[in-house]
This record gives sequence, structure tokens and C-alpha cells, in this order.
Amino acid sequence: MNYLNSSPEAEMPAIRRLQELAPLDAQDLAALRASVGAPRHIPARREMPASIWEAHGTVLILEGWAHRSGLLADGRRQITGILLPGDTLASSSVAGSVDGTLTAITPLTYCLLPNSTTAPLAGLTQALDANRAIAEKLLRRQVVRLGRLDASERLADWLLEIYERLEAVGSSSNDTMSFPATQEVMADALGLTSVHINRVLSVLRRDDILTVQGGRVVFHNRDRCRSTSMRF
Amino acid sequence: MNYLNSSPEAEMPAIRRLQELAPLDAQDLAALRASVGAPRHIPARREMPASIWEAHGTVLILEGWAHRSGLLADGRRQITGILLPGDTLASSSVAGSVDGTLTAITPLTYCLLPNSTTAPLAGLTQALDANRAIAEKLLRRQVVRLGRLDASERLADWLLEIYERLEAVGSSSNDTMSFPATQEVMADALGLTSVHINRVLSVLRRDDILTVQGGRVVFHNRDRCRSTSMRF
DNA sequence: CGCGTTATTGACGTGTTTCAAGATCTGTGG
DNA sequence: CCACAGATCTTGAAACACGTCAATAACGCG
Repeated sequence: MNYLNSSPEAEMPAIRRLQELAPLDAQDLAALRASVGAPRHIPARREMPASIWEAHGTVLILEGWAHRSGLLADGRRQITGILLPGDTLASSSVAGSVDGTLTAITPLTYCLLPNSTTAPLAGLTQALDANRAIAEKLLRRQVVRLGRLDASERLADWLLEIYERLEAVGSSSNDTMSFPATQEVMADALGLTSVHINRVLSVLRRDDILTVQGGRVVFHNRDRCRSTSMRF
Repeated sequence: MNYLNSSPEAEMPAIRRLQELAPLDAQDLAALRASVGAPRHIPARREMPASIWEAHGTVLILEGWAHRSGLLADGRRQITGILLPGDTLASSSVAGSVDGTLTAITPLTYCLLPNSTTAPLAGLTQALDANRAIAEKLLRRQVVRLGRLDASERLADWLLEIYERLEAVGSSSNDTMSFPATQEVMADALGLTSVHINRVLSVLRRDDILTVQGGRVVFHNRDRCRSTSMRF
């Protein structure tokens, strides 16, 4: 415990996580604080206009959940990733327009970090790079999940992943987490139908693996969940 | 046409592509030429030790095909991406060990680009960034494919993607491309079984969409292929 | 030419979807 | 505080896409 406890970077999990990814000096922290000092909000279910993070800098999620998804011509939707506090969205400044859509699952708080191409914010740049590498890893895991796991494996693995990511920002513990996604969101994330999600959830509950109820997930046996996890 | 036609960067498609992604100055080109001048080789089917690109710099594919895949405990395999000439593999210097395995599909030629964290190779850095953004886009597309397309849609979309990527390095044209992947590789890339790949291929041939035969793909109707493509 | 790998085909099993109906939850206005 | 409406969840029966098993054919390489 030190004097930082009362400063913004100690209270804001998103900032604490960036600090863990790379050492941030006074300049980095100043830039961060400036951005976080101007938070923006999106109501639940609202889509974030691509223009926001296209032109401006990198998006840093401060509070709430969001998802990134792609849409097919006939309406089929696939969520490619879930965004949690501490996650960043690299502005793909280079390669044409951004792909996918960002939608808030809960009321969302975020801020825009300056694209430090000019500035000497080495620490911040490094943290964002690390975050990008982590995001890529998660994306690959999502590919394996969709390609080679069956429905209950997908659900267990996915919920476990989210639990562990939330744990990193102090938002889950004791095998429990808040879970604001509807079964339709789960379906779109896992490449299934909401009907089947419902059936699989009841099986997982019957087998005493985990329970999803009232916006919360409780794991009854986290090790059993991991039994079908991947070894890359 | 200019005097560059006889220089290495004009003959090597991989280099030409990097030049298209960002303006490379003399210094960038010199660094590139130095790396390309020391090419390395991997025989077909051989796995590339993670250590190679973990410690050293970024891998640049010069010739041949490779794939990146993840393995489950019980042997199930999922290919997360195909690597073609001009593609790069960012050394995730930061976030722990690399995930996935890199395996050569054909005999592979690659080189190692220096991690220019220190050097002032702005152009090269920018080109690699662009390449990384493109790779992420492809990865997201792979997620949508696996999550929401049925078998024939997956195959058509995937083959089309590869065709277009090869086109960018001048390795495909006239609705035709060389295609060194076995049906088992296709299956592992698309989350299906090789048996089912075989059946779907015969349907696509019957419907006069495309033909895969003797290590080549011929599209009979590229527009029809695209009919189920995605609009993000 | 012969052998291992790859491709092909058929019959059958199963996981997931579809369709549809009803129950429960959530928030909102009276 | 209740009543209502829309969203979400739940459940069943039937259809379908894809997997599994297995046997044979074709290919490619030494």
C-alpha cells in the first residue's frame, strides 16, 4: 500500500492493468490521466460508430462490457470478441476501414488514448502492444473454439476465459462473476443458436459444472471446466 | 517499368508487397535486402521451432505455404491461419511464449527481419504494422467463417480469400491458382472432417462453382462464390 | 513396380438447428 | 403497487448437416 491508493490509477482497474503490462513513467501516466479524465459513455445495446475510433486514437475500455461482431448479408451475426475493462482497440490507422462493429453489452465507459506515433510515450506504446498481442492470442483461441470444440466445451472454455480475464482486473473471484450477456449474445459468440445454448446450460448445471442465473455465473468445478482446454 | 526491375526487390513478390504497404526509403530497403540475403529453409511438413521467431525478429515468408495451428489434448487440430509469401509473423516479444505452431505446407523459404525497436526504420515498421492489421482482419474473418458459415460457404469463401491474397503477390490470375493443401489441411482449417471436405468439393464441382484437382484450384464462377460473402 | 499417403464412396449415428408454443422475467406507465 | 408489453428464457418434436466407421480406389514417390 502506498500513496497511490487514492489516485485515479489505483481505483481504475483498466489503468492498473496497463501498468502491469509495461512500466509507465510519469509522462505516460500523465497522458493516461488526461485521457481518462475525459471519459465517454455509450448506453447498453448501442452501437459505437466506427468513426469514433477510426480517426482518433486507441479506445480504452474503462467500465462495462462490449462485443465486436461481423454481420452476414442475410442477418447471421458472429461475435468475434468480447471487450472488458482494460481492453484496448487499436485504431487500424493503416489498412482501410475498420472491420466489424462495436456494440455495448452494458452501459459502457471508455476513453480515447492519443496515437503516440509522435510522442515519446514508450511505456504506453509498449503496454498497448502487449495488449494487442494478448488480443491476438484470444482471437486464435476463439478460432480453435469454434472450429474444434463442441457446444458444451465451447461454453465452458469461453466462460472460463472471461472469468480469468475479469480476474485480472479484479472483477471476479471465488468462482463467481457478474455476467450481463443474454443467451443470444452467447450464441452469437459461440457460433450456436440461443435455443441450444439454453439446453447446454441446463446440462452444465445438471452435471454440476457451472450455473448461469440472474446475470451471474458460478463455477462449481473450475478444474472440470478446464478438462477440455487447449494446449497449444 | 524502371531500373528496379532487375533488383531483388522487384523479383521477390514478398518485398514488392511490403513496398506497397508503406513507402520504404533507402535505409529500409537496405535492411530488407540484408535480411532477404540470408534466407532460411524448411522442408514441407516440417514444424518451425517456436524458438526461431521467439527470440529473433519478425519472420517474413518469401516462398511457399505454411499454416499456424493449435492442438487440443486429444489430438484435434485447428488451423488458425495460412501463411503465404509476403506475410509476416510478429514476434510477440511481450506476452509470454508464442501460441500455436508454425508448420510448412510446401518447402518454405523465409527470412528474419530485425526487430527495429531501436533502429529508425520507420517505413519498415509501418509496413509491418499494416501487415499485422491485415492479419488481424483475416483472423476475424476466419472466426465469422467458422461460427456462421456452413461447409460449402466456408470452402468457397476460404478459397476465394486465398486466391485474392495470392493475387496480391502475383501468384494467381485467370481464376486459377496453385493449391498445395491436402483435403485434411482444408478440413483442419475449416473445422470440418476431410471426408466432408471431399463431399463438399464434389458438390461445388457439380454446381460449376470451382474445381480442385491436381494441386490447382480453378474458379468457374468467382461471383457466385462471393454470393455468401460477408459485409462487416 | 510396390508401398504409403491421399482421395473417394456408402451406410449409419449424432449434435445442432428449426419451428413453435408457452413460461418467466424486466421495465414502464397508470 | 399493479398491470401490461416486449424481451428473454424454456421445452418438445422433427429435420438436417456433419461426423464416424469402413472399405476401396487413385495417386505419388522411391
